[in-house]
Amino acid sequence: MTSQPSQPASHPELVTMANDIRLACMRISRRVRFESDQELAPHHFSVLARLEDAPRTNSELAEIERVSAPSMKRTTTHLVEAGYVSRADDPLDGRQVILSLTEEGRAAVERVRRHRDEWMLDRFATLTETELDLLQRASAVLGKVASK
Amino acid sequence: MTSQPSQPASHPELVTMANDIRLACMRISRRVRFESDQELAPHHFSVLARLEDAPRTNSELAEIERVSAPSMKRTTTHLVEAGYVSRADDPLDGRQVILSLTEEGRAAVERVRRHRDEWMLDRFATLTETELDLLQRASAVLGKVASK
DNA sequence: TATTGTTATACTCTATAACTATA
DNA sequence: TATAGTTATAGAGTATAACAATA
Repeated sequence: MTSQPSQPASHPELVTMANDIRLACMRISRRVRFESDQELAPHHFSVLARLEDAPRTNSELAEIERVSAPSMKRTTTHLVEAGYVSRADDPLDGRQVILSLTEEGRAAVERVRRHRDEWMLDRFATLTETELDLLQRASAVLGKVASK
Repeated sequence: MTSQPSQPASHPELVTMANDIRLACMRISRRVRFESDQELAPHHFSVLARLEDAPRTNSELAEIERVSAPSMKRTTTHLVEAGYVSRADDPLDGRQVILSLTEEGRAAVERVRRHRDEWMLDRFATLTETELDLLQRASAVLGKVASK
């Protein structure tokens, strides 16, 4: 026991819990992607989800997704050709190109997201009422762990 | 409410929870990998972790990891050259080559795993005692959701 | 002949460096 | 000259097809 109450790394049950929860999250994440990423490759879905919030330039997307500008260019070119993203010149700065989600792109994102949630709901169907209730209350805590 | 008690997809709060928990798991998973996969690429770590349980042939690893035999061959060749994996002819079947974890490989897996758990423990340090207790009890349920 | 491992070749996603156009 | 976008080229990981060795 150290003098810092908010540094609980020395508690063996916390180490066990860290491992258990990390493994569960990684397995759930892997299986969700495995079951649901048939329509859209992971890096394509990721970019479309970013454009859902607001239109972006290629450079902005590259920085957010932490890939190089040419890599993102390749991805966005593919998405434009697939009809999921549209390009528009910036009227204020002729160097920039604004990328936006098309209706088709928005629908594709929603389909993938619905598919992913359906997988989770299928898993929930194996739980008891008590387990569902516990998970419900722990949900916010898990969100806090995941948050920045 | 339908006639099937184990098909709760029509409950709106379950749909919300499915989305919340899925997102939290995917974010945690992504951040764990982003923070911890500096030493070993994901597909390298994955193969080493499989060899931790038992020695395997290249074909077995390819099937487990769902990649082609030539792809796995490339990965295992790299791991052998890095000193993490050793090759041995099968005395019973001259066609087969048995791949095993070296001590160095075992140590690398443990380092990555410890690093990943440390990230989780850092996040736990932001939680209250009540939240930690709730997470502790929900841990087994999450494991059940993640299980096959 | 069937199976295991390997090599040959190609495609995709990633990167860095160089080039073009606009500010 | 600085910045956004783009093009050129290369490296890593994946795949399928073909080949070699063993059962």
